[in-house]
Amino acid sequence: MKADHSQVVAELSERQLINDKTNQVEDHLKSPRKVYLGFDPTAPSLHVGSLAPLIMLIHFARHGHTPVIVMGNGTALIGDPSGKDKERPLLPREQIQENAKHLNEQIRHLLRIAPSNIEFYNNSEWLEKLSLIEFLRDTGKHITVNYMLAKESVKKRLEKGISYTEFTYMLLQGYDFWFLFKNHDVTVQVGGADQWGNITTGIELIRRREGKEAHGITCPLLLRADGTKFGKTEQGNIWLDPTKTSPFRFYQYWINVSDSEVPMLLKRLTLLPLEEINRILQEHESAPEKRIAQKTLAKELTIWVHGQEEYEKVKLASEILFGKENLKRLQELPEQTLQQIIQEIPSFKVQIPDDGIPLLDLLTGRLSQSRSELKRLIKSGSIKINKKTITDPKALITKENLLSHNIILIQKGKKDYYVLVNES
RNA sequence: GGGGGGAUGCCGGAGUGGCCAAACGGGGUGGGCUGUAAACCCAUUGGCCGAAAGGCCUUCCCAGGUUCGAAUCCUGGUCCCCCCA
Repeated sequence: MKADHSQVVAELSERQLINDKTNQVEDHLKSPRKVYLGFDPTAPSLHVGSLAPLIMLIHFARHGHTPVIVMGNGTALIGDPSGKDKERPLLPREQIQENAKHLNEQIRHLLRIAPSNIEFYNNSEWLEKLSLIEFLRDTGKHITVNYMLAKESVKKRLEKGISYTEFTYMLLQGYDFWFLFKNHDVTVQVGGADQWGNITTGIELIRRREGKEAHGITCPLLLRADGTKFGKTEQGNIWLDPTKTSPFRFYQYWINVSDSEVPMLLKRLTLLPLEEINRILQEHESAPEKRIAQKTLAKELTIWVHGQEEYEKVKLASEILFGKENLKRLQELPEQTLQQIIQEIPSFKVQIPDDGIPLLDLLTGRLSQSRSELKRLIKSGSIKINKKTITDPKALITKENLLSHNIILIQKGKKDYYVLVNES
């Protein structure tokens, strides 16, 4: 633990993790503080976009501050307009509670690497009890509508429309901050860049009600070179929940990050010392085809999110599937290892008849529902059976094609692997 | 309250009676080059059959109608936008 607790700001800055910060936050952080990060349980899992604020919190912990997590069951009932271009439907209470349960577990797991105690709260504790009259007199009175209208999250919605409910959101989050300040000595709030308006509202509220200073820091949203959000693919978000995004796919997502994005991601999302990151980047540049930077990134993140054991498995699976003599190695793998690999990639149970089955029929309903599409894929040479391209949709697949362990390895394109397990 | 415009495939956006499963762009997918990168090039992108030529089925907000034939015309409905008051 570092002696100078305010060094965290310099470190975050060097790692490009600061989008906005309040003035004099460094001075404030010279003493150990409580730093809070909030999550609204609007989805059953976090996705990769939440990693940046979390790692920011971990940096704070490493510099001797105390992380505070607030689960926003109360605010999730209202809906945050930040970053949304239209009104959201209200979520049912049960769903919010269910989501919160999952997020809580996930966050505790991710924060296991933070070297300090962590405090957990749920804002439904205080928001549900809050009476409207009390709220309007003690909170609403301090913030002018003019101030609220000037916020980006509201301004963007003035054209399209924003309900009174969502308009009030920032005051609720501001109230959270005030409540935590008043009752739990929390003086700093962190979050993604889209939270800046909500954070400053809280700071303003604390200033008005208590006459005291509070602070905030936001990190930039993770964006790709083309301006789209990180972790969004055509197949959907990259989630942190292994049942929603398999560890294999998670690992592969980072392995496939482009060279231009790797330095930023290593700095922002891993805890590796900057000197080491620079060393890795140098090494990467001298032999980019080895993809050392991507491998490091994927390793660090997979271990963080899914654990060491899972990392070993997906790494092995990746090496075997993408390596050179993969088929031979695959054949020689011990049963247990093979089972581990199969777990990581999509697999289907099949029953291959004695007289075989045409390739097209074998794939229909598994790789795709559309026979036309599969036919196109086969004919264009994108389907490989046990690493061998087959271009005839009618080619018979028989038990002869089974590798050891009764499996057939199917490849669609260069990166999509599937395993068929024969059960006869 | 008055006047006008619009709703097309994943998205944007052409098409105003047959040549339209619908131009063009983006995105996706596949291939090439490479490093499981970027950029670039090519192909493909409603479903089904077919080796192919091609055929069949379901699509242009919804419901009816006119016509040999409709995304395109008519009637009714729903939703959206703009201007004036």
